Amino acid sequence: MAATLRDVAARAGVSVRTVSNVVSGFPLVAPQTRERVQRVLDELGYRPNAAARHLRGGRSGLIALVIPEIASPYFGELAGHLADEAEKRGWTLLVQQTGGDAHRERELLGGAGGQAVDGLIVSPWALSPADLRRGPDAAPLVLLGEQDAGGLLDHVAIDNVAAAREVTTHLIQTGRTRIAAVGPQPHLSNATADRRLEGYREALAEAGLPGREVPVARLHRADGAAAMRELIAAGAEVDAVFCFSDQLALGAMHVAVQHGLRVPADLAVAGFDDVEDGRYANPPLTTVAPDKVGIARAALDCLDDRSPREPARHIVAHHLEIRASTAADTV
Amino acid sequence: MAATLRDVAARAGVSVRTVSNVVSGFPLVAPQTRERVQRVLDELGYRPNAAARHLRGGRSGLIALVIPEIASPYFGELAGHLADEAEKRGWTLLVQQTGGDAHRERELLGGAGGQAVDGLIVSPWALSPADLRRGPDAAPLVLLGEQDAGGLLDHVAIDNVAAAREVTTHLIQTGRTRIAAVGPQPHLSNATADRRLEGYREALAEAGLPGREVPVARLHRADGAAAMRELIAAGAEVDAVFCFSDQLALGAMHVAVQHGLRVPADLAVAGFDDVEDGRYANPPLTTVAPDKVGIARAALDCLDDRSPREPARHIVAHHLEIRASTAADTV
DNA sequence: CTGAAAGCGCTAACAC
DNA sequence: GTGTTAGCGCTTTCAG
Repeated sequence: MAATLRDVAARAGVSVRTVSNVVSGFPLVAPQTRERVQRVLDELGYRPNAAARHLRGGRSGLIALVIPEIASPYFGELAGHLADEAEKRGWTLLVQQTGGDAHRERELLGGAGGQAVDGLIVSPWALSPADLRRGPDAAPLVLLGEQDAGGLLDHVAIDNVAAAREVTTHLIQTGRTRIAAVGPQPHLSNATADRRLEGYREALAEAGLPGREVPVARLHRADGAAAMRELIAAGAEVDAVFCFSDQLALGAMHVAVQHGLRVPADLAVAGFDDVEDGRYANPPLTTVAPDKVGIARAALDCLDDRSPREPARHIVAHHLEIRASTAADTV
Repeated sequence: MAATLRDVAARAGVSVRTVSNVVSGFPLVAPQTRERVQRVLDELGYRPNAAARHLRGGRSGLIALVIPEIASPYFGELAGHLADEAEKRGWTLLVQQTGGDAHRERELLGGAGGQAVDGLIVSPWALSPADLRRGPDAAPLVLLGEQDAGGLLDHVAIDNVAAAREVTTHLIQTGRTRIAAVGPQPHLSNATADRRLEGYREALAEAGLPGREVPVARLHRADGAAAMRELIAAGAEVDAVFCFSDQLALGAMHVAVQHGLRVPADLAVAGFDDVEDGRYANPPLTTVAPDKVGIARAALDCLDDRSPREPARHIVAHHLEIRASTAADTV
């Protein structure tokens, strides 16, 4: 059996109160008592019981990460940073996958898998703003990405409009004139995709160029591959594709290369997220690099900050990472 | 405030005992009582308090996944399957990253982040078998990969020797004669890498071919890239590389292509793990595909099975996934 | 079939 | 500075 406060108290000849004081670093303990108790603590290998602490009214030490899927490289990298950052703040990260299913997203927002959590970090896919409304004593929640939640909730995102504009402008500057966008999700109220589409359109309008938009069902490599096949099959004369995720871009690039297109000579490909795969792709992928550590920190800052305040929109830095997949047309 | 059993009991005019019976599906409750209680339960939106349940002596509903890093595609995919499978069994998955640090691995084996967990799924990197010894009342633990734990612990792995032999034999059959192995970790007691090396050596010996072994520090793309640069710089005349992970292979292939080598014409590249990146790489990567869902299930089966029994070694299926990166020499 | 009550391990209000 | 104790919400033994 694991040692309890009582065991330690009995062995050290003090009361549980004193042991509790020592464990929690309460200052009013005589130095020699503290030392004696500490020795017994070590001897018995005392570990506080998280369930009891939590039951007593404290925090559970758990943060839930609610995302479509952990296997996606972007979420994997983000989860890594979140887990590191959470640990620094004494939290442990719990992973809950929604598979992008609205029903399951709703379910997990309520009670995350039966676990009482101190906070939720949610990247919704299919939920509408109305679904995101929270009860009065629900755990604090922070959204990842733009959600148009009408300012009702904290969220952390990069400036997607600006980022998309930068990518598109970059493609234009390297001499591309027929630039397709792969990634709109018109069937979902997915504000992140909407913002990226907005930036893309702005840049094209500014340059007086026509656009071509290829919607996708999900953001996987397979969807990017399908989109590229569609473009090729339709005989679309595009000389660049801007994909709303690196996964889409890698899928698209794969199909393009298989079809004998040279990237970037015949077709420039740009992505979004700066996941590691892109860096080592052949050719390496131009992409928007969000400050992922910044996102992780900002999200946890929101959960840490329990002070009553208006929900805030945290904009995290990003930059354009230019690699060979969009090198200038002229070889 | 969330509703408690007492609230429900008071409102339904019964005792907490009866409410508890209804909640936990205890059979001996009069149908009409059950119905009345259920109505109040729904009305009040009762959710059992996990901390209290756990404190009372039950399970915490938490499983810890202890891995080097969740951002690695292999662990990301595996974590996805584990999370799905865990959920089916009423568990929630907790992610704990070790960064491959022995000290941290040891720490997490003891008490996973202060949380009491019902089980641990551990992929050790730097720990020796001795470190893995468990106390009598520690949570059940299952190891991923081969660990030479001397049969002291449950572990789940594929047959790494056979798999490595198959890859190497395949390379030989496609006409390669100077096949390097990228991935041994002689400085670690990492039995998984040892087994793969063993299979590689066996296949070469059988064919009477010489080998070349390039050790690596980690299994990342960057390490594979470094290994490839080393081979090229050394003027090594290799016509194939077998990498002990897809990440290594993708890094190696990247550098090879950058250096003007044609894959597979000049150099065949094979990996291990069958992560999605490899499928969409240019060219697509030949790899060993472990049954990841099978691994997830087997690991959770071990944790589910609390019956006293000898630790078991669970071998999960794998197959060789042949793709373009190792197509025959003759074009 | 249902009620009363003990107690899981901890924190903190209240004594002294 | 330290001891005593109530009680967090739940399950479960013991009575009825």
